[in-house]
Amino acid sequence: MSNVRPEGSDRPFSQTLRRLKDAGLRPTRQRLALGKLLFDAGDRHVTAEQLHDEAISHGIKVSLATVYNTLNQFTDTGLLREVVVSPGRSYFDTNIDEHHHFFYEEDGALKDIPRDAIELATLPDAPVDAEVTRVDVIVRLRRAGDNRSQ
Amino acid sequence: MSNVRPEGSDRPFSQTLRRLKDAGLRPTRQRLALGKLLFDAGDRHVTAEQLHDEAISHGIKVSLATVYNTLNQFTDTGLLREVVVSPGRSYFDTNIDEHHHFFYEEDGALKDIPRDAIELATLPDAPVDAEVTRVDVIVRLRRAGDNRSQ
DNA sequence: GAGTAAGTTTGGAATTTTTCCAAACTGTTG
DNA sequence: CAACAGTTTGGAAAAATTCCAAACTTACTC
Repeated sequence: MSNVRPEGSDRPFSQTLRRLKDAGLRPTRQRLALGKLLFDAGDRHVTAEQLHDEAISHGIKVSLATVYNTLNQFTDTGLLREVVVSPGRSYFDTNIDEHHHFFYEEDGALKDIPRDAIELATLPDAPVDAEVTRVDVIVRLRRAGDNRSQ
Repeated sequence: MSNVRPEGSDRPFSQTLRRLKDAGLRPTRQRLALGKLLFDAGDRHVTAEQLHDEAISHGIKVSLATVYNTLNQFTDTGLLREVVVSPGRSYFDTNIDEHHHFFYEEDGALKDIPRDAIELATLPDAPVDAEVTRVDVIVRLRRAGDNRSQ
């Protein structure tokens, strides 16, 4: 993070604009705004609902349907990564490098684990008819002193 | 699995009965029937909907609500383990030993990976305020020759 | 820059999965 | 077998996500 041109200053959308171009997505007003929220703040884990609330509270006029569309398109084009840890809720991760996650079961919080902090010494061979697309390690946590069963 | 009394023969519910007793759950007709479907067939991964369909087609009269209740109670009491791999769908695994999963992204199929087939050489320290409850490794697969993005 | 085709956005309805609820029912205990 | 607690049930409700057709933007062309 020792860039000459700091993010989010005079050229507020240049970073997102480039990403959208590279992904072959039209830089519309809502995609630029959502992309800015997502990518200008470092590594983030958001749900559609959260991002929508955030956009609204920033005065960005965007529907929830568009937030869903956008998150899915960003995921399909590799700008985001979907993390599945909790039934009935999808998280989208702005960190698309290989890495893993801590998951706090009580409140659903996610925390990145850097790639190097987990070393998989042995991996099973993929079944003959398939190839591995990704290996996810999820370390589930309970806050100390919290004894609830779920 | 070298038992003298084979499963599912003359004493059809004895295995499930014992499990329910140990878990402190009343052996009701529907819990016995669902338990039998779940536990008499070796390692299984089912959704609530699947198990309900299966029960109905076996002539067991049980509501979907009860299937959900039962799966959740079995999970809470450690008879089952919930596996989260796919947004908007919960799988329940009859194998409660430490192990991991292959996940076929196309059709949502799950396959056990035995505990020893994956060796985690390095694990990050849990954050100071929390303790690890479980480490899940999910190896996501795409069937060879299948080039769909999702 | 105006015209146009293709791509996007939108609100609302629809879908899917899961939970909730109050009434009816069943298992257990004495 | 009475009585209480625990279970089951169908239907309604909730929560997350997708679908849809109409309105709106963007990118292209001249």
